[in-house]
Amino acid sequence: MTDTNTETALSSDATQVRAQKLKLLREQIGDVYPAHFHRTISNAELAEKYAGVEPDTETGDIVTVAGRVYSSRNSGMFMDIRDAGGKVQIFSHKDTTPEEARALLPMIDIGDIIGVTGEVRRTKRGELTVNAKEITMLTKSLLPMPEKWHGLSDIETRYRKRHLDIMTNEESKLRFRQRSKIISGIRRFMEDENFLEVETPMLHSVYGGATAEPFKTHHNTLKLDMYLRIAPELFLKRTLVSGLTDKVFEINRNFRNEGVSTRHNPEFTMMECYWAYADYEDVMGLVERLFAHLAMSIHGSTEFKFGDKEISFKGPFRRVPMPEAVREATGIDFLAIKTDEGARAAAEAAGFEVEKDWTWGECLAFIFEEKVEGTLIQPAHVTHFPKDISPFAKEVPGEPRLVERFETYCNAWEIGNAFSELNDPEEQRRRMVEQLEQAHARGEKEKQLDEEFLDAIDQGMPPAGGLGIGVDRLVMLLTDSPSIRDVILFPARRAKAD
RNA sequence: GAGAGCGUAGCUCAGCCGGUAGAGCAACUGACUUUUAAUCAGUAGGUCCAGGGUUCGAAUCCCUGCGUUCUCACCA
Repeated sequence: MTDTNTETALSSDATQVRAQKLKLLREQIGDVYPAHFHRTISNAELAEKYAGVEPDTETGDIVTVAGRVYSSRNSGMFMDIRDAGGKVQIFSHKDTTPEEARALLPMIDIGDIIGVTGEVRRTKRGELTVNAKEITMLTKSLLPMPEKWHGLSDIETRYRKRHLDIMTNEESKLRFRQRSKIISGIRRFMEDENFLEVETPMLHSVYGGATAEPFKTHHNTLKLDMYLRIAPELFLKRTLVSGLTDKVFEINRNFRNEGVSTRHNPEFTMMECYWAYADYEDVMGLVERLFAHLAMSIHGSTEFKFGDKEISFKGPFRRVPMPEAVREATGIDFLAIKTDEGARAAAEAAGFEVEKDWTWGECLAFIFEEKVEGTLIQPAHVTHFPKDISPFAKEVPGEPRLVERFETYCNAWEIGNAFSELNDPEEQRRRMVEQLEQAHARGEKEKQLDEEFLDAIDQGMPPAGGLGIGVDRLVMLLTDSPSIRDVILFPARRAKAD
């Protein structure tokens, strides 16, 4: 290929063409990525301001708009450009657009970002349009855009190249905007309930507050092995001890070094709160108000659809003690069973395979998960959990095997987990030691007792209700998303080896 | 961690009873100049995920690996 050819006939490979055009533009106009460009109006504002303009009307108003080129018709005479909020049509006609501006048209590809100054009008066909007087290349794109009609649908690429997903799929853009709205909605709701937001450490030298495998890291100058937190619980309780506030919350990431699935990402967002002088029943009401508030802000109603299911976030939610839920589902009355052996025997008699060291509570929780969890489509608070799987919850008066704990389920997913928080220092230490022994027995050698937390509890924590909400799952529910990866901008992926 | 499916042009997909690849969009050349997935004519574009095997011949059949999706397991 000769030099003349490169100048007159471009390669037909899309990326090469763009690189060649970039080179030509740099020679012809200099800066193709200018630092300074100021539009006078956004596309959404433009659409709103001129909503009342009739078709085939010129306004005489001169504006400067900007956006990415999404489509081009009649050899660039018509282009649609979009910014984050909306689109506007650009019209470049030989009668109305100066030669200098029109000369840029062949250099503009779909995907480029341009700025345009000109008169606002509405075309005969009703399209809000800017008649270009000046066109400025703001960003030359070197890669082709996904196809305009089908968009980007390959699921892997949508996760790996999220910018393309959002660029070409409106519903994806909407979903992440809704996520943002949900999180700010949670924050606003909690603040309106007079909760104070705090930030507690993400790097823990002792991990705790949940049963989970942590990510391990190391601080060099402190010469300290550290863990990415699996839960903020213990620090939030220490905050409650301090008296900084009687109502504290945190919205932040937790990290768990466990399997990934459509409902699990290694890092996920939790909202945890602790409410002094309240108990788990107060917290149930809080959850119901929060859920209804969020559904209203996203759907304008407490009723909405998830897939083909009709979900109602209208409180109060169904409240059912775990032993009762299991009795309804299987006929096994755990409250009438007095021993671990009895529980295992009853479970086996009903056809469940149980480990021979399982306790009464473990058998109960197992059967609940097997038989009940999957049926909880409408939001429900499952209460009265077994104590042996609940190291931070107060006993139910008169039933020492159960605790004042509930989990909120919806669409068969656990969304929330709450207790009347244990604040008896001796009982707390006993239970944590017991949990530690179990962890060590499972081979978790690094698990330690959090003495700083226990010291704070010794100081005296007010009675309190505590709550954790899995924010990603809540977002999934409210945005009709079947996979957690649909609601996390950049979900965890294996490294692509290519 | 186990099982099932998928991996073909930049994107969306066909081809898969083995005979070495095709469409639409995007791109390029040109026509057209008030379009709306613009239209029309033409052109170019592919180590068919990677490696190995069977075969005269593999995108197609078999094995291994990688990635991915789903289901299950652990968990939220």
